[in-house]
Amino acid sequence: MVVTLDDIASHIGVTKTTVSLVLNSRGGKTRISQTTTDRIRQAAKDLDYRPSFSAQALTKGKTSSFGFICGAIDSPFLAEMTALALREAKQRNHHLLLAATQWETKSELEAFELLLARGVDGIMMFSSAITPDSDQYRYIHSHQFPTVIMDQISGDLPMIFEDFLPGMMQAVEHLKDRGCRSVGYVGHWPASRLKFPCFEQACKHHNLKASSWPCEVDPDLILESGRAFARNPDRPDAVIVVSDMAAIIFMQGLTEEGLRVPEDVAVIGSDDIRMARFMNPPLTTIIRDRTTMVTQALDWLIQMTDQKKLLLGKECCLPTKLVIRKST
Amino acid sequence: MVVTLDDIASHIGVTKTTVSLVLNSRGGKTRISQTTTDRIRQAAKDLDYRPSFSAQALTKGKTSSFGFICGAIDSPFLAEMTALALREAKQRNHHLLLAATQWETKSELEAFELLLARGVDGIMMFSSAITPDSDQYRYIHSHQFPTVIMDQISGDLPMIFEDFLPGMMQAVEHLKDRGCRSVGYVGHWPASRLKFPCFEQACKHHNLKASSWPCEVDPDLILESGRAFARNPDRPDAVIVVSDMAAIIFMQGLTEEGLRVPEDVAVIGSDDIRMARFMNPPLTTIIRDRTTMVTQALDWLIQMTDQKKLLLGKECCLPTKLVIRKST
DNA sequence: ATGAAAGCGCTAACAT
DNA sequence: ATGTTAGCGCTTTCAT
Repeated sequence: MVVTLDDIASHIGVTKTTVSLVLNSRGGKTRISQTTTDRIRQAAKDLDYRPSFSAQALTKGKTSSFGFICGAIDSPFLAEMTALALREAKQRNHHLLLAATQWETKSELEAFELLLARGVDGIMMFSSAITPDSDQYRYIHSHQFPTVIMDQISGDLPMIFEDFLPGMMQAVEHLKDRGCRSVGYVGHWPASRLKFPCFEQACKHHNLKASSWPCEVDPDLILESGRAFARNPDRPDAVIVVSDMAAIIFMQGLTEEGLRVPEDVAVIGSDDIRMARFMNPPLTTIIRDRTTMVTQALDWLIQMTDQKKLLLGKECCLPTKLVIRKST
Repeated sequence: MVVTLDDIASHIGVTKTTVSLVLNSRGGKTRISQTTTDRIRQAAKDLDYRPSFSAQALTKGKTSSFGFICGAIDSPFLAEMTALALREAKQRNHHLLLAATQWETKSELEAFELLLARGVDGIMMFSSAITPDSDQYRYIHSHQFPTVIMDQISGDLPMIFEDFLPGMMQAVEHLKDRGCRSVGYVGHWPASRLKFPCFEQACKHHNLKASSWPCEVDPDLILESGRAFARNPDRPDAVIVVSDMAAIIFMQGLTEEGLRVPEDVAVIGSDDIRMARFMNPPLTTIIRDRTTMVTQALDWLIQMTDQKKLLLGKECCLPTKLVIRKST
């Protein structure tokens, strides 16, 4: 049924060693004669030989696959991130095993364990669930298990995150130029952990009145926040929202209450998801460098796998910037 | 470094068989004495034993993972589908290996090969790339390799798709009720293969003038189609669009040309992506039963894996229906 | 230029 | 109730 190295070997009268040698040397020169090489190649094709992944993984001691843990791959930003990661991983001859966790610490740790059990060679995770007092943290260190923390701060593990200050600075300055007097921050945690402080700092720097409008992750609740915001007479004349998706929903809340964007309230999102340009109105937003985030993570992962050693304390901080469209 | 069955066996003076027996019987009764069982369980915990995935896969002859091939996981509909599939697969103790193919036949077939090489136990694919004359088709049959075709028609392989007729019927009837005189279909191929004929049939049945407005997949081109449509004096007063995403962008094109939705043109999408409700205006759309699609596919895959036999000629056709919001 | 043999970590049929 | 033994399919020294 399933063709093995031995089948090929006995088919042409050599041993599986020889076959393995030939089939593993991609084009390069071998100790095996050209004649034998050709016959083996041909036989492999004729018999439709396919190496057993499990067997190779067992002998090689690795699976050439990484785990990718995030809160939800059906949010536009993470979906785009995931698509990118999938593509980049493939390009590096690796597979990605995905795990979505609904942003719950417990399930983030479970996902880590699950992926480990699946034999991944490393993990990149959008989560700060792995604290220094967790079993997983100890495991990572004692086994030097390749791990990269994305978009979060998490002990001394290799981290890739973003500096939202430049983006926020530009955003606030832009709002000021547009004549705004005060600006609100709309967002939920933990997604705002890195963004909110930059927002505050930017407002202070530009001398604009800052306020905070906490919301939930649930779309319906964000919509409700938008409406409530619209009804509030003390509302600022501009908002910066934690994500584009939330900004879009928030805008809809404003619209439903009869407000116009940007005339009544200017709205700025964050992420620059693909559809932001096609919204009504097109959304001004803070751009993040997804590509570098992903490629850097993969490259570190591969490097750590090769060296069998963690890049402890390593950090990569990416800049952000504003792109102006019609919502401001 | 890495703890094996032998380690824990020698640790407490038994053989790895005993250990394996104990560790594999999840709670159930074994032939092993309670005392030994307890000691083994304890030792496994103490030594932080983790079974080797590769070794288990090799002996068991399967990896408990399925491949999931689709055009792009960063389109909202497929992202939601993927998230769902990930969750449902996990619930069935399986992993999903994803592959995105940009809707290119060549890369769809490559993805199939790649996943095969990764040792998946079966594949579900949103593609009709596997034609009866392809190598993959032969492989599937000769190895009885579990495969399910999603959302497409493809020979005698097990297929799950949708009947868009009820949804289209309701959509057209609804437009007629709203006073529309003629309705256009906006969409690209192959996504329209199942939808367009139903659209035509529904228009004929309800005696509404039907027209076709082909577009591309690229968002910018869809936007342009929307604008061109708006400028065309002969345009119908309603459109049904191939997907919600396309509908949203198309609407934006109309808006940019000064048209109002639904007053000037009524717009109906398809998929009911999560954000459809939060658009401006909220999008009327044709609902599809993603959950059943995914669970049915997984259940078939598991069944085929167990029985080592394809469910040839099996088909599952799911109904669709209209949900009315503000864009009509 | 090729082969023999050991072993990766685990499962399972067959002893004892 | 526990152990022996033989693989699963492949890679990799170490011979020949």
